[in-house]
Amino acid sequence: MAATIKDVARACGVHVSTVSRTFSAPHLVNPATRSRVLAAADDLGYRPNRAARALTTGRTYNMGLIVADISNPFFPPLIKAAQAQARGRDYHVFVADTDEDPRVEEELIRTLTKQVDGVLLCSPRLSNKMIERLAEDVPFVVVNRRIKGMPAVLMNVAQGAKLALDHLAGLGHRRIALVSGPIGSWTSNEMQGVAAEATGLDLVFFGPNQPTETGGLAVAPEVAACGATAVLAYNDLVALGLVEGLSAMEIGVPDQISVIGFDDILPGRLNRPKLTTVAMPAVQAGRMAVDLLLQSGGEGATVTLDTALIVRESTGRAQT
Amino acid sequence: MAATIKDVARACGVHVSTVSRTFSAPHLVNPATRSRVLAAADDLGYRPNRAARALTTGRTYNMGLIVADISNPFFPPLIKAAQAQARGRDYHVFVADTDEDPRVEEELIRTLTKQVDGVLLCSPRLSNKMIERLAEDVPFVVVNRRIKGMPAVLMNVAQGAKLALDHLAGLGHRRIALVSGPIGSWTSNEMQGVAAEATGLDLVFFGPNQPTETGGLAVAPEVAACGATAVLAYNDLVALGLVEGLSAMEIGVPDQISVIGFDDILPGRLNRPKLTTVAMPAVQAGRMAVDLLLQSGGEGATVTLDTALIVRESTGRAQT
DNA sequence: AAGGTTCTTGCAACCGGTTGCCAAGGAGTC
DNA sequence: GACTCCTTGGCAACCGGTTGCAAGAACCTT
Repeated sequence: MAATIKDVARACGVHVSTVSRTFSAPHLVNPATRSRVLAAADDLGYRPNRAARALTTGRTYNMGLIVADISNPFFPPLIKAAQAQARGRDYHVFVADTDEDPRVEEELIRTLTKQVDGVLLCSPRLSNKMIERLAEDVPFVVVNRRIKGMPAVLMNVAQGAKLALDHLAGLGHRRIALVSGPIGSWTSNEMQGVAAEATGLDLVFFGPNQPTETGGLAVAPEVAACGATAVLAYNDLVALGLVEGLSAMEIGVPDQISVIGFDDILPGRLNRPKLTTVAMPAVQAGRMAVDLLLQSGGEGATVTLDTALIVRESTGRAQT
Repeated sequence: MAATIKDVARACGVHVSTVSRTFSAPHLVNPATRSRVLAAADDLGYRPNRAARALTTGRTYNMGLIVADISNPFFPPLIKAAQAQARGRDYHVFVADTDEDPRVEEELIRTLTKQVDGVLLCSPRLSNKMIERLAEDVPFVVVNRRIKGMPAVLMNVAQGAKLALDHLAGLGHRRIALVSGPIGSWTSNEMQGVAAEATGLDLVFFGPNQPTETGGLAVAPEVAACGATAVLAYNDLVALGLVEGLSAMEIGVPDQISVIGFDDILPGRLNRPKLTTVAMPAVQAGRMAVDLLLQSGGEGATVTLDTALIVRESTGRAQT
């Protein structure tokens, strides 16, 4: 069906190697011949088979991007940025979703291994040990996780958390609830780290929680009962769940309790009150991850990107 | 680096073809030999190279899934469903985003062509003619678009629109605004079709509009001025924009104007008032698209999936 | 025990390209 | 006009598997 290199060679009476070189090393073939080949190729609708090429060259010009959950609005901007960046480097990005299941994640990586030149692992659910083992077969760049000797793109959650706490403190809040996410998640750990260093604040810790709206909804009553006047939530989904749960209890946000999330996702911007949040540099992260992978010479280079506080309507002065 | 079929063959003193058969046609090899091969393979960490295999078999066990915009909350559930369904059939799905750009879309398809057994095209931006041409090189299943002779998964927008209009009529609404999306979009056309058939209702048409929250926000004043007591919006994002715009004008939803969207995306569920909407069967669509592609024998089979009205808080009795 | 089956395995060509090596031919030099 | 040097393009091996064919071994039949 589709034209192969042989068809082109036959069509213009040259050897296949000449056709091959026309595409992969044009300077080695006579301009006249080259244009003849190109014309024939165009005529037959020939396009080099990347998979076949990869077999000999070892480079697929593809990369994999594995995320735990595409539905999480945090990921799409990162994915788009990575794809755009890769396209500019003549690479293609294949995205796959693991459904938060480590087994699926492993299987996916194994399948991808031979079909890509590297894999971008976003918020992986696998153990460090497993990741290190898989890294023997294919280069990785890890996003949102620190693994010894492996290139990583990190978001400065600690700094963002600090911004958020300072903002709340400036509004007069003293007793603040910290609603974390799943056990062992990078963000949760970072948040706790900051909490440990915070002085002059009275922090109450809740967790672990599901990293979704449901998680926030479920923990709302406890948060309301603890006497905090502000909440710092694991992410925007949790924050939105909290707002909803608190409203259901007739507790106004921000009048009675202030709420801050992380990520800056779309629903947070649409919600009322509009959510105050710590914006994650997802777009930059996507770009950086691609760059790190391609310049892989950098070995275990780690990039940490700063976050930014976006003040909207869900935070206000502490009630006195 | 990674073990190949040859390494395994050498390790247990058989020919490569025997190793190959151990994996692709186990019944043709002696059980004793087979277990020896499997042991050696396991020992060396051997995994068949899918790309190389595809070269001779012509089957990659991969499929492509192309969407216009991953950020649109409508797509992720569809994507997840497709991936899950494919996984069950021992297939993998590579997702790519075109950024709404037809040129990127074409390029992506061309690249994918040789690396997948088929492509799922969701809400494509390419012309029918171009799609038909590309279909010569790789099987397609189109989602949300009808193209002669090509397998398609459609959502019954007309039926959903009818449900919505009936719901509104039942609440006493007579004058209803129809806020459409981009020109030529499948959903917009279907909506208009239903509108043309609606009797006893006074429909006011607004469009084309951007299919986003901004589009809804922008058209809100006109809608408010036209005297309608209810609005049927192109999708949930537009509906959310409308709600926001109307609120800004001190027009209450649903007290003064009822609003219905399409899609049933997450932000609509989180918003207050919670959005009444026509739910699209995105999960089923993802599954069906995969099935259609795999049983491609079905040629131009077209599946139409029903939609469902989800009544929440943004619709109420018409004010009298 | 001869002849016929069925199993098992090796051989070699092939999938669609890439690339090192080499020879032919043209241009340039003296 | 003979001798380099460079350009050009063919040859063939190779990437990692698959598969039709055939030969040898083991098993069955009568």
